Amino acid sequence: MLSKKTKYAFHALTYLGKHRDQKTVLIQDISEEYGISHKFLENILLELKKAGILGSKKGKGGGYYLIKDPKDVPLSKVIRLLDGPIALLPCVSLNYYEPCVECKDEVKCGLNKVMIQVRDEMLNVLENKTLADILDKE
Amino acid sequence: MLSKKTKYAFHALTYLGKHRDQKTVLIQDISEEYGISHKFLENILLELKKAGILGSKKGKGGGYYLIKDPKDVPLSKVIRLLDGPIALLPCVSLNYYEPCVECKDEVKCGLNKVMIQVRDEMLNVLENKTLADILDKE
DNA sequence: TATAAAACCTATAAAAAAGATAGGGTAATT
DNA sequence: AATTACCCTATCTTTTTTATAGGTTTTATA
Repeated sequence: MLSKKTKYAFHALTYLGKHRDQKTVLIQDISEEYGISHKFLENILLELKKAGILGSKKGKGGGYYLIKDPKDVPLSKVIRLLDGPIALLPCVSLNYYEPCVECKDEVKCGLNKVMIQVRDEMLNVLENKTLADILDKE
Repeated sequence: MLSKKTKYAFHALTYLGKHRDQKTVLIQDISEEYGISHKFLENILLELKKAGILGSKKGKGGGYYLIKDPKDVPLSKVIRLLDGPIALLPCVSLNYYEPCVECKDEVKCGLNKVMIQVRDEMLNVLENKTLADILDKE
């Protein structure tokens, strides 16, 4: 399951996507819309900004706005950013690889082989579905 | 990512699958092979037994053994048993459904719609890959 | 230029979940 | 009868997640 952080990130991105006509959106608008703590959401939006998905403007009249085209924001990117690895095991993660301590030889591990296949099929979905798909269905 | 519990379950099932020629396998054999705490593994094997995947025999000469054909043990079954939902959001889980508290109307939620698609594609993989696939690669 | 509004930053606390351990009870086999 | 190993429950520890707190910087505008 996704963490709340990631789920909230998707909600926020959806909200920002739906309000691309206006220059900026306040954290508070989003936090009220979904009943998310202002401060908690703040951290999430900051991460999305650092990742280059959102832009922001400080001061009065400021707020956040989407700088990427929704079709260029794959689900995989948001999940990796807030939740970490998409792979089901550390030993098959592309971005967060770690060997399994209990595994003597990864090359001979059948679980490893199968999980690589699972990872690739999951990635195929999560890299091709984007924020645009979410917005299309709203 | 899968929990250690689920990963250990897959290891144990693999071990049992590889030793189907012998009547029973001791918990200790598995825990030593993978360096898993005996007691921790005990709980895992118990759950697998309750789920009808393993059988056991008490007393001297006892132990665990696989009662299902490996090709009839899909990854999804093991994951659901030890880790819970496969879906990325509670509101799209088939086996562990819960509404999202922040969601006013699930029917109008684009995130919900997309995550249903993601779930179906993930399930397609996890229900078709089985213990047999792991054993084949060992 | 003062003020208010808003994002930005860092640290920490609280809660929940995962991981691990303990100790015994019960049943079956030799 | 003793041994062996499954079975069960409870508790403790650690890690992760979730949430909060308090201050700093930037910007618009009156």
